[in-house]
Amino acid sequence: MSLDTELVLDWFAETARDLPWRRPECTAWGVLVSEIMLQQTPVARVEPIWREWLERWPVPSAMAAASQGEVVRAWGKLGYPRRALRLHAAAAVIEAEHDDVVPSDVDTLLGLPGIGAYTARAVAAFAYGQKVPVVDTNVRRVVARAVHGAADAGPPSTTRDLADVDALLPEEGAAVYSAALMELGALICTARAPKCADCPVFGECAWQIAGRPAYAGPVKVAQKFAGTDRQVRGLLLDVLRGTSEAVPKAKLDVVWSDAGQRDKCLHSLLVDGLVEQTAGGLFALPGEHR
DNA sequence: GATCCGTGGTC
DNA sequence: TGACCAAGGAT
Repeated sequence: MSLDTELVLDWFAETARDLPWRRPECTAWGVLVSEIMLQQTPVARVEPIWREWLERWPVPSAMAAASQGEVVRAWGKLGYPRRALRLHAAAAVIEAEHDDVVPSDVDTLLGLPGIGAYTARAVAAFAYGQKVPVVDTNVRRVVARAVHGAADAGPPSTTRDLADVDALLPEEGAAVYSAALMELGALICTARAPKCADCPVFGECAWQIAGRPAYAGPVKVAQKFAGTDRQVRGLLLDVLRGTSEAVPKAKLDVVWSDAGQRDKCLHSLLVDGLVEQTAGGLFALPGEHR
């Protein structure tokens, strides 16, 4: 089974969103920044921040010269702020070891902090035009439906997923094809209510042909948020993001009533390097009050 | 492989 | 309205 390359590419050419990191003038660094920001964060929230970042830090060495705190603050509320720290660290490695040029080799990219199986191949494909399988949640869902006839993708398995998608890639235009599969999953073959009537591969979709069977895989466990450490860490960090001053612990204590959980979360933020304690015992974003 | 890690929009 | 979802990675 395969997905008709022409149908997918033609649809993409007509329908694709004009996102700044897809423009020909966008650098590999711009692509890398976009891929990190887009991990688990929707396009609409990423775009304005991405524009700020590329203007402020147009090359890796520019970001490496900034403090960690500046980067965490500029990350704003994109979520999962450890990504900002890891991107900052990756920028330093790229400056020091790669002549300020984002590597094009997948294995080299995989060695950089914050870059995993998806991001490494996304950069290789979208920034350097390489024919490598780019597998994100969208692609997994599109392939599950159109190729395997399942309502949704089962649990991820990097090895299997990569081989799966690799078999679909055309010899020419593989990178654009990968972008097209992602766009198809983002705009048409969506998780909740897929717009099958608008789908370019409706006629060859294995899921349609099979009569749209219900999802048969293992039940996915929903992640909670309210009351978790994730929420508390977010609240604590938001206090520090909102001020340029180092603050006493009392300023942090007001965000959560459970002192045990609060302290545990503050400690974990310190361990992660997202928060620093000054010589005077105050708390601040890292690198701004030493 | 399961769990943890933010945040806000949607139906 | 609350559960689900969004271009994952690290451990």
